[in-house]
Amino acid sequence: MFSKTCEYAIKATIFIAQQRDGITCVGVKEIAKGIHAPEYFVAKILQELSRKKIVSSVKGPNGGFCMSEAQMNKPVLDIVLLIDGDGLLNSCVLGLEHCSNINPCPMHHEYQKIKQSVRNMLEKNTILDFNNLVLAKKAVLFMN
Amino acid sequence: MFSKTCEYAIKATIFIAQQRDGITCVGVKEIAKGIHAPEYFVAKILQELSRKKIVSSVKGPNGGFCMSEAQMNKPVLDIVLLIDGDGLLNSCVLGLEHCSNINPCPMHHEYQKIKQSVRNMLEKNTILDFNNLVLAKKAVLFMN
DNA sequence: ATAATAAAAGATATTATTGTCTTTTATTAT
DNA sequence: ATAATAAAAGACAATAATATCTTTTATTAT
Ligand code: SF4
Ligand code: SF4
Repeated sequence: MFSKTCEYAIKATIFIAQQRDGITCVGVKEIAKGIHAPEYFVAKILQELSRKKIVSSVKGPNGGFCMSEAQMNKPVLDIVLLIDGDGLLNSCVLGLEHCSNINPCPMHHEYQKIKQSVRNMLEKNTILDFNNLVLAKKAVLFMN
Repeated sequence: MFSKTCEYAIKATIFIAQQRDGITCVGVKEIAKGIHAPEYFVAKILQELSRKKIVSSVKGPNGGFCMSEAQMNKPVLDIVLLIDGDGLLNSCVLGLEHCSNINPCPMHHEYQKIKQSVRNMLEKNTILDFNNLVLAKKAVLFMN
């Protein structure tokens, strides 16, 4: 479904969102541990997310990554689009060059609904929404 | 969603199913052209599908690949499970080590429904079903 | 000012996926 | 029997995804 990169990106932002004040920073090392992902790899991903203003970053002592209210309230779709592109939402399940209702692939009608509900899920749920589940201990970001 | 290998596998079987008699063989070259996929690659895939009895193969002149009634009537899920494994159906969207209702990932509840409808689509639709759409010119296997 | 800190940037390594080519084996028509 | 055909098998190549390491730059506490 998602690339590893994208999975880590989603989990990292959900993790960062635990600092609700929008000011307190959390470092890569801590993030990587908190989501059970390779440190240097998430560092790279966070760089990208920072460039694209999905998260904010601060260098130096007490630095790290943080998110503003506005950033937390973005739909998870934003991250997916940024990292994996719109393939999941707009390209053919069977890899046809373009999607079209006129000449669709055999799975078209069956798949349309699924594609719609994936879009819906990613659009209506914000990073904060998912973080709320974690804070309420109704969900986890890693397993032992 | 699916790997390229799996996409080709699905399209190849749908293409082979066009020979409805279950006897007439169609060669790799023709299949590859019919689904716009790299010839040697689909050859490899068909080898695997043949080993696992998803299709039948005949060597020598007039040889190639064919499918019996029983084979055509298998759900597309069989191919997906064979090629991509059960990851799509059974593993966590966010890559948690195991899926569990007790300690789910934050997207669990949202994703469960989608996973279910993917399974449903792949279970209830047979290769023949999709091929019928192609024969009826309601769907295509490639584009120009 | 200086040293410590932590991200940014760049380079490199590893692995998995995708794609191609060559040789071998089985089948069939002649 | 023989030659032609086509898949099976094995080896190889190219690319993309994932992961790691090193150097540089910005920030801050001292
Ligand atoms: S299913 Fe239809 S919409 Fe979906 S991908 Fe294939 S052609 Fe495109
Ligand atoms: S969502 Fe739930 S079921 Fe789906 S994957 Fe994550 S933990 Fe597993």
